[in-house]
Amino acid sequence: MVPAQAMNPELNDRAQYLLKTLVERYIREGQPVGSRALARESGLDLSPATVRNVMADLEDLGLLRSPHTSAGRIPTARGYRLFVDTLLQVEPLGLAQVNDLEKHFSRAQNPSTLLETASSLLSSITHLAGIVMLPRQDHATLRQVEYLPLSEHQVLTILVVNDREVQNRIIHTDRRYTASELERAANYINGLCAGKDLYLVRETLLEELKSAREQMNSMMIAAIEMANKGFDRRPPSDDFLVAGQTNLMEYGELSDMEKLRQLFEAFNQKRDILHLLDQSLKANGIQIFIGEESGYDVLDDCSVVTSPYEAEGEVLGVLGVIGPTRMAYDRVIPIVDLTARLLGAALNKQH
Amino acid sequence: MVPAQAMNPELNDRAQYLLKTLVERYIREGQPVGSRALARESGLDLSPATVRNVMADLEDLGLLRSPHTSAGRIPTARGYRLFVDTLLQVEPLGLAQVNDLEKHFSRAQNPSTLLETASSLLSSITHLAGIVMLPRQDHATLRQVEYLPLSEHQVLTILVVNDREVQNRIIHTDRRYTASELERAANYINGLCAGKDLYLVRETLLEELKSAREQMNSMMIAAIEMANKGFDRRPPSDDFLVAGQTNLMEYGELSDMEKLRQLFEAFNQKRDILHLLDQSLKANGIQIFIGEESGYDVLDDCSVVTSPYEAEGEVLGVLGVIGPTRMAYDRVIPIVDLTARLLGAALNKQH
DNA sequence: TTTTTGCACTCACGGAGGGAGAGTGCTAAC
DNA sequence: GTTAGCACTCTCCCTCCGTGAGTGCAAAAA
Repeated sequence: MVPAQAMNPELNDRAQYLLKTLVERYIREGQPVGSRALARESGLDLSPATVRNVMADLEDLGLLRSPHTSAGRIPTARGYRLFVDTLLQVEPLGLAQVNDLEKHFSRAQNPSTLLETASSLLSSITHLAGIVMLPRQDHATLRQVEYLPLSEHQVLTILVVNDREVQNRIIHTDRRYTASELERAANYINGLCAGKDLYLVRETLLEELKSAREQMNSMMIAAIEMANKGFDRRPPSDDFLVAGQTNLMEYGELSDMEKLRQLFEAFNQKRDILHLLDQSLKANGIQIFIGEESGYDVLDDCSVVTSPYEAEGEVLGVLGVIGPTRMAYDRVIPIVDLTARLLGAALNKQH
Repeated sequence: MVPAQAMNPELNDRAQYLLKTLVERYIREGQPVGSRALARESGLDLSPATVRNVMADLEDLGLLRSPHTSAGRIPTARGYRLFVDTLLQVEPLGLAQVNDLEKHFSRAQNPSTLLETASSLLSSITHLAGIVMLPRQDHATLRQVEYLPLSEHQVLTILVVNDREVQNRIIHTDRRYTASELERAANYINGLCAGKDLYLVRETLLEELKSAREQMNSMMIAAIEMANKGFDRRPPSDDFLVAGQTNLMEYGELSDMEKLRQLFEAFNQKRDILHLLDQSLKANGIQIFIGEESGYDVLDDCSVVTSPYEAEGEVLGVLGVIGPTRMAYDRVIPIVDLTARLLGAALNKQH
């Protein structure tokens, strides 16, 4: 976003280059990096002492920290942030890998296996946890509705949406409806709304309700009000898939049992993770939350890389990965990006 | 099953009593129990040396083992087995607790929330992982079927079952069917099968197919063959719910990260756990697998306590808990038992 | 024969001590 | 601005050792 120079006027090219080298090495090795090793690895013809001075500066700027007095240094969240924003060079994916991914997607039968494919691919390729938010249904196309009487005050609503998905929910009514009443209502709604997307359906029903009220047609009013309940707006997305949670158990930096437990708990609770994913919905590309940046304590030692996915020009949801802050961003970013695009394309194809 | 005396002719009352005391103490404290402590705790007027002799005998019989030379002793799987089969006195549940559980079940709206309630209650009360196998649907009552054409060779089948559950699947056909053809087929099948259970539906269809073939009615043959695919027998149960997995992270004996990872992986894979639950389907009450008894390596340090649950006299599935072998069997067993009965009753009520 | 006493022995655990290695910060020279 | 030199500070790992808990065995007591 903001170029590094503006953020840190003091940060000259050499310091940036050393920071980059340090972060890369730390991501690779997982050990604090000392001045000696950094001097050697950087390829710059500098003595460790000089490198030490630079490192001290970087520490003052809050980009590095030392775990203890005489270990090397490791990046802070801010350090990673600068690295990711301005220093990182992303490794483009090989054609073979792209083809391989595409093949997996082409095997999927229906939208929900597509989503599962996406999350399990994310996790297996990156060795992190893969997450895929379920697509919002606002712009799904209604094909057909059906109503069945259940009991005194309950009606089962079945929506066929996007040609091959079936949603059902139970709605509560103020009075009993007979099967034939419900059938007539369904015919009426189908005639009116079939082929429209759910957002439009809601609008159509509201208009229809108004005109029914003007005509004082109480039959229709009741039918529409009932139908409306079946189409009530759901929260934009209230669920997501996770794959490869257990991958996270293999990273030393997350191996504190209590912290890990809380992290897994967060996956189960879903709330916090969903909030985070929600933020990425509006972003128009890869979004990265590093460590504390997410704002959730359980994710303090984690980074989250997300990308929205879209079909027919419409953002449907978000997918991404969760892993330790020390992850191979250069590999992960293009994978998340590509997976989002492939998932979108595959959803399109199944239109 | 086999009384202890028959199994271990050498095992006199005193030895049994000491074993019981030892297991109880080990379950309570989690520390290997030494001769001194056991002598005191047993209340018997014996010196530690005598107790040592008894413990040595129990070790020879494979009921106890010592983690190392000079720790106390802990039960083996066989030790727990003897304890559970012949020594354990189950603690009956308080009325308050029963009522409390019942209240939770009465709040559930539909079968699937009932199952979730059961698994989360199991886990929260026992502090273990709660599992509930999804009910088999063989004896679910068909209410209505519906067919929608999808594409050249695909038809979407929607089954409404048990009055409030909706199942849908895509079936592949040999030719294109028009909407009106499918509607006629649905009417025909509904007239024939609505109100029957799925098992009966399959039988009815087969008979109908035979008579259609005799009449050479190719229309009907095609319709029935298509319908049949929508009712194909599913594996008896191919899924289960888990709640409170993370509880298992708090037990020291399971805290080896690699083992724990494999255990969680087994929950994800589902296959092994399902096999185990399947075995309990035929049992007619509480079933307990202790440590290696389960036959699955990942469960070596775990015990599984299960009970089938039934409604309308029909076994629908299995529920239970998974936890460390060192669990409070006296508390867990009645809880699993009661939960199974309450779940069955609640499913009955929603008939 | 069963139980107890006495005793030597084993092992895990925890703290103390010490050397090695890695790395730092600071100062003074280049 | 950069480097060399140096004292210093950590962690890590090893060893040593005392303590406490618990064992097994043999001989004495019941």
